[in-house]
Order: sequence, then structure tokens, then C-alpha cells
Amino acid sequence: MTTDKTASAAKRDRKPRVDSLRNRERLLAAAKEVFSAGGPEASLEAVARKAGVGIGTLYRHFPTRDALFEAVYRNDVDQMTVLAERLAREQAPVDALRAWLHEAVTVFATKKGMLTTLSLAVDGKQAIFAYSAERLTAAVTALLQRAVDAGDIRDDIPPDDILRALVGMCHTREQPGWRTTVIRLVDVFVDGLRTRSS
Amino acid sequence: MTTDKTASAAKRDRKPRVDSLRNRERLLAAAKEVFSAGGPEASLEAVARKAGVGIGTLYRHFPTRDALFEAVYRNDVDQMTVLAERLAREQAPVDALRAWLHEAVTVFATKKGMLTTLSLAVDGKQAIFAYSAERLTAAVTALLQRAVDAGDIRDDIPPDDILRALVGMCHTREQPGWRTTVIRLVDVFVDGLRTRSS
DNA sequence: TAATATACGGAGGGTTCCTCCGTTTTTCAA
DNA sequence: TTGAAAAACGGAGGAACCCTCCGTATATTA
Repeated sequence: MTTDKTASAAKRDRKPRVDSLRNRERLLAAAKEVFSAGGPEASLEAVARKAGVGIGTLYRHFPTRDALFEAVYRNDVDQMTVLAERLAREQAPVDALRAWLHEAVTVFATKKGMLTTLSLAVDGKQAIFAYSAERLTAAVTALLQRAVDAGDIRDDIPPDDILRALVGMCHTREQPGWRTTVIRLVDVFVDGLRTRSS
Repeated sequence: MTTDKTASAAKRDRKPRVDSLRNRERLLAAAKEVFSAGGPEASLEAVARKAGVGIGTLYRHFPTRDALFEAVYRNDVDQMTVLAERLAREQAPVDALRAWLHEAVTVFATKKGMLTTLSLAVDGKQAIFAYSAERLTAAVTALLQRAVDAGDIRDDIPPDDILRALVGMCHTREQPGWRTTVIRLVDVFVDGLRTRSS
């Protein structure tokens, strides 16, 4: 036994290899393209091919399809939470909530893969989606709480359920006029959330 | 050319073979079991195996997975339309609509495959689902029209959209408490459909 | 520049899909 | 009853995809 364990333990703070980071970026870019073209069940081998790396490299960076989803759409999730904050500042409670939901529909309309990802995230079973689920829930919670406090919206619907309803209604996949239809459904739903003035 | 075309043309009205019908039934029974156990993406080879027939026989009877879905859930669709008629006779307009939607949620809660099937049907792209789509739309149309005529519900939401919202909201897959949650969401939605009394 | 940690690539075993065609079974007419 | 002819059967096999494993290549560090 000539191996020295302390020596290898000491080397724990190496720089990450540049090729590794480069490949990770390439994979993300390729995945974004492939998923938006071929939908979320597109072949992972196609992603690797498009990225110009081996399939093994893809799996090393993203051990599961879901991990890849998560990474691809993390930015978009963050943007949605930023938007929620802005709307909360700028608009009346119910209007802000509705506007945010509309925007979500619009985003999903162009990013097929994102909807699938969020369906998984909102299901809440998988740890990998914890970050996205939390951020989205937080966004809705803030918007909703504001409207409840103002007395405009009933207080017995958990924010998670709003999200579930949202992604659910978006599952009306690729009809012509998709977006308009779903937005109207969202409006009906928001109307249903309001406290009755009678 | 010794072949006689008129002779073979005359034989057009043969009985269907008994083994063919038997296998078809076996396949449907097996599919119902396999889909409800393993979800709608279960292996078709597993279905054939369970039915005790070759994979070729499965594909001859049901050329696509969707065709098999359609056949498996046709009965259930029919029952839903019968229920709609009964509710329309027995309950007040809005109550009937809501009760039917609740029942749909309950049915979907136990038949995983059915929800997938109806998602496809409601998308309306595929000719194979025309029958189911029409019957369901007809059921909702009747219930909805009644409520609109009574002045209880707004008149600018097409029946198709109600269906889409329904199956969409059910896509909140396998949470504990699934059914209760979705029923509450449906109630919110129906509330949103009501005309404002103010 | 050598040593070593780290990442790469893709072969390969497993699964499912779906087609195709030689074989078997059923039907029908004589 | 019997023997074509029509119809259905079964499953082998090619293709696509999934994911793992490990020999090879490359980056980092001393």
C-alpha cells in the first residue's frame, strides 16, 4: 500500500476543467434547441449529437432527463419570479395575479419543454425540481396573498393549486389559437377565485 | 391470367373469423388491465403477452397505441354521456354541470389511461378519437346550454374549452388527496363561469 | 514536464417499437 | 365432407433509444 490518502484529500480544490464547462454549455444549448423543436421526449442521443459530444458526456453532466430539463429551464423560472415581483409593485392585486398567469401561458406557448418540466416540478415528487417548484410557489404565494389581504380573492385555495390549475389548463397542446383559448380559461378561473360582492 | 376477379369480389361478405373476434376481446381485456396497472405508456408487448397472443396480432387489430386506447375507453365515454343525460333531467342546470364534472374527475382518478386518452381526444387532431370527442362534447354542450338558457352561466365559453379545462386540471397526477384538490379547482372554475348577479 | 485527477467517447447489453412473411386456422362452395 | 382460398396468427428481426462501463485522452498542478 503506497497510496497516500491524505495527499489526494488535500487536492480537493482543483479548478473545474475547462472542457467540462464548455461541454456543459454546449449540451444546454443543444438541449434547448432539440426540446423546443422535437418536444420534451426528443432523443437524448440527438442532443448529444447536436452538441458534438459523446452520449457518455451528456449522462455525466445530467444523469437523468429530468436533470437536463431542470437546467435548461431554470433561467426561465427565475424570470417568472422576477416578473411576479414587478407586477406586485405595479398593479392592483387581482390584476397582477391575472397578468402573471397570462404571461406564464404566453411563455409556455413557445417553450414546449418548459411546460413538461413544470408539470413535473409542480407534482412535487422529485427532489431535482425542488428549486423551481419553490420559486414558482413563492411567486404565486406573494401575488395571491396580496389579493387575499385586499379582500378580493377567497382565502382557501393554496398557491400550489393555482399553479397546478395553470399548467393543467395549458396542457391543451397544439391547437391553432391555443394561447387565446387558454387565456380565456384562466380568466374564468380567476373570476372564480374572487370573493362574491353580493 | 387465370385469376377470376369477379369470383373473389363476390366473396366479399364472409363471416368474420371467430378466432379474430376472440383475440380482439382478449386484447382489450389485457390492455385494460395493463394500462390501469402500469399507466398508459406500458409496453404493448406486455399487453400481447398478457392476452396470450403474438405481438403481430395486437398490431393487426390495433395499428397504433391510440387505436387501442380508443377501443379500451369507448365504453367509459359512453357511460359519461348517459350520465350527462340523467343529470340534466334530475338536477338544476348549474348543479348538473358541476356534478358531471365531479364525476368525470372521480372516473379519471381510478383510470389513469382514460385521462391520457381524453387528452388526445380533446386535442382533436387525430381522426381516431373523433367518436369520443364528439360524444363528450355533446354531453357538455347539453349541460352547458341548459345553464346558459337559465341565465346562470356566461354564454361565451365553448363546450370544448370546458372539456379542455377539465382534463387539464386533472393532469395534476398522483398526489395524495388528488381528487379532492381537483374537485375544489373545478368548483372554482364553475364559479367563474357563472354570470355575476351584481 | 511528469504525475494524477478528471473528463471524454462510444461500444454494448437491454428494452421497446413495428413490419414482414412463412405457417396455421377458419370459412365456404361443391 | 372436403379441399381450396381467404384470413388471421406468431414471432423473428431491424431500428431506435436508453443507460452503463471502462479504456483512452486531456487538463491541472507541483
